[in-house]
Amino acid sequence: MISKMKMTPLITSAVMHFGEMGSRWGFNRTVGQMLALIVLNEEPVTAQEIADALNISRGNVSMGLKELQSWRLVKPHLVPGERKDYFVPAGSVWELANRVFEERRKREIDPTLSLLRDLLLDTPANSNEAQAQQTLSEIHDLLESVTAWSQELQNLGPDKLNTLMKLGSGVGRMLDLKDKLLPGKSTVN
Amino acid sequence: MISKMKMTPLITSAVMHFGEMGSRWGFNRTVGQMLALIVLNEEPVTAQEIADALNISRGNVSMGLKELQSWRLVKPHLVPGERKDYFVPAGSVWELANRVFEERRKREIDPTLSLLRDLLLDTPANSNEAQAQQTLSEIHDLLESVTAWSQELQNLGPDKLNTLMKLGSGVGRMLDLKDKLLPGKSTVN
DNA sequence: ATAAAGTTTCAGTAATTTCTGAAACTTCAA
DNA sequence: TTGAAGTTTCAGAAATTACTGAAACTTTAT
Repeated sequence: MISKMKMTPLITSAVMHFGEMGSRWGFNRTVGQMLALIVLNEEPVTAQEIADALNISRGNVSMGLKELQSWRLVKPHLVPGERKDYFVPAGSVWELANRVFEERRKREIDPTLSLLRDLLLDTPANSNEAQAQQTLSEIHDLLESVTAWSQELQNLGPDKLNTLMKLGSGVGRMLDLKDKLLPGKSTVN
Repeated sequence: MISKMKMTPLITSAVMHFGEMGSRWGFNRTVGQMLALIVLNEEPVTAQEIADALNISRGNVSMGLKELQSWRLVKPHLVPGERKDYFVPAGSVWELANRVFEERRKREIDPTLSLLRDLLLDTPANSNEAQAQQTLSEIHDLLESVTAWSQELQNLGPDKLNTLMKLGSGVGRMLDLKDKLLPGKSTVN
């Protein structure tokens, strides 16, 4: 049976673009295309439909789905009387974006933080190395702040985070007022 | 003349690691190594020293330096009586991190925003497409918010941004108080 | 138990990305 | 104006990453 999926020009452009961007976002072309396809289809799609629509091998689709699941971007959708697996997005657009962000932080920052912690334990062998260690420690502190903050933002939840983002330049004004409002919290490092 | 540069084990580990992470951060292995080398050396380094220290071809170094300059992460350092170019970091660790962030936003978000704007101008051909367009518009709005916000954060400047990051869970409390403080700003979307 | 309908794995191949090295170019001192 | 000391460019080679397709595997209906 031929795929039910409709690849209109609009959807095709979007899928192709997500493919192009895929590698910049942390996955490869076909994985990006697959994600777009699943997200843009209201109905759940099967692996075979994806292979047909994108003209790629069944094996490739299987690996791509595995990866998308490891990123928690798509999930299987069990259909009662059916044998095959259907796939759907693993949440709202907002949730998916969050997962990508979080997953990338894990892959891009955590390993470096861990290495830096180790390197900072060594005793510098000479002044050159002492200076390098100083720089590494600045990098470490920066990455640690970013990590802690991103955690903090996650904890806020979608609604508050949205409020914060929509605040715009109000953020600056709020910070000016902050000391009066939360006197218990010191600002100094 | 042999390179003056000292590749101690500590610096070597850091350089190697930055090489490994390079591709995840948006550039390739040798470019990542070069960046680390330049950032971790207090003295300015020459292209030839980089080639020697990393054991890569002179041509590769030239291209890598060009890329690092296009990211505004390193800059030439003119030494009066000298013919050759020396290179130094183009700012503090904080500034460099900002530039990487900003540059990546440009490469990873802007092209998609631009495509989405175009796609949203089309009239949907059927209900399926209308639904897809709805999703695309959610993605568009999200990316636009992120872009605007990142701009906002840049405008805050290093000190306020640091204050904000160090605020931790205080951010949540501040948002609770927000309406009383800035009554002019509506929260509704 | 069997076989039909589906999925996963993985060795080999294809495509892409990165790197080399030699030639072309630039700059400056004599 | 020549040549020495340096840089850049880019075609092809090497390395890496992604994809295919066939075989192995799983699940379920009969």
